[in-house]
Amino acid sequence: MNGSNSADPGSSGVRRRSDATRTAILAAARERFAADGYERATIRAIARDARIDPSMVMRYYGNKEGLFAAAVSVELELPEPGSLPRHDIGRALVTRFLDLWEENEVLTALLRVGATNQAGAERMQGVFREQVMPVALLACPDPEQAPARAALAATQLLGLALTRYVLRFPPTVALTREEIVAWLAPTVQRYLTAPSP
Amino acid sequence: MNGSNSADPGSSGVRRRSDATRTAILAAARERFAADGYERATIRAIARDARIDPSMVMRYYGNKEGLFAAAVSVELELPEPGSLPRHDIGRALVTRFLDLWEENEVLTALLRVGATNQAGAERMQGVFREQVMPVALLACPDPEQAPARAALAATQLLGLALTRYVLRFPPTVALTREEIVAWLAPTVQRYLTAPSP
DNA sequence: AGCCTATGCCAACACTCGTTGGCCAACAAG
DNA sequence: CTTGTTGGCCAACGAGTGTTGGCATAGGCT
Repeated sequence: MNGSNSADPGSSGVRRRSDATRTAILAAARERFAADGYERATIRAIARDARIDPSMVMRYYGNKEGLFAAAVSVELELPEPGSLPRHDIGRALVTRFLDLWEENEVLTALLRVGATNQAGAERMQGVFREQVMPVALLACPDPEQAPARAALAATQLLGLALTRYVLRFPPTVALTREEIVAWLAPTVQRYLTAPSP
Repeated sequence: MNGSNSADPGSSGVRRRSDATRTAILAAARERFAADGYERATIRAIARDARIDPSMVMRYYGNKEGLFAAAVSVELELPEPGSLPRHDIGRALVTRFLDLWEENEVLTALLRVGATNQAGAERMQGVFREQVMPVALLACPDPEQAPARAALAATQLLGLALTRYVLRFPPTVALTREEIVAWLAPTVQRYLTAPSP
């Protein structure tokens, strides 16, 4: 029925005249999903932001789910535990996470959607399983404990993101980057490498 | 226009014939808000769960916002830092939070709604300010640092709730209550009472 | 040039939502 | 009993949603 194409302008070699429109749609979608969550981010509003007709969104991304899938793709690019001193992994992870949350709004969108949308939650689980777990597997002493230790680190890092970038608790927003690193790095370090209590 | 009444059956002395209906509505609302968030928890679905007509919800609670306000009221009843040894406050807080999240779904509803709804986020800020901050004020050495320290403790506790009760990361769900307390209590304790790093 | 596909907009469909007003039965007060 | 009030349902409104199909047009091809 729709014989055209998939998504992701710029990754494949094909150049299309509509690439500008496609990226505009994705950018607007990311913004809206990050600001409003899944339900309140309407296709009409996204199209309005991108200055095109709502039907274009459907043509290029199939439906709302497809748009979300195309708009939110996460590459954490976490530091490799092998490439730095064992006792610095906590600090490295915290700083990397702060960078990630502040360099664009993809993670905010993912968290806002994940909180109320089943598909969004599953996508977050996927990111955790395939991008956070491997780091724990390399960093922690006993590989069998890796899932639990990765889970603990995730509670701390996602809790920071939740209160700072989503709920926007004033005292959490007021923390400086240095304060956050100084307080949280030892926690994450302990969750990953300290002996079980 | 509506000369009848406000909310909350059982608190005031007035007995109304409709009290059973009112509590049924609130129970159904809590369930739906906890499971679906604000937008997808429709008044029609809540009314169906409570086996009454949607218009009754409007009559008793005015509108959807009013229903949410009536359905979600939080009393954390956190332990008083003065009433136990200084080094046990972390453990006491973590166990209390676990109890709270498991005894009913109000907190899940509040978090799910807060993640996508401005009013919900503000309500969470209110709970934090009026019920968590005071504990930090009594527990931490320098009162001036209380907001920051309460904020840090909140990142850890809400991060646990988010990954365990909302996103349901399997490794976080798999943690036993004892493991959680053993790992998190020292963290919260440190955030509240340890000297600044 | 002429053709054909890709790009875009418009108008509409079918549906769901929150919300309203009117109507009827059950109860309470006189 | 009569009267007024309360509790409940039904039907509908207006707005907004995701989604669809058709129609114009602009580019790139031969």
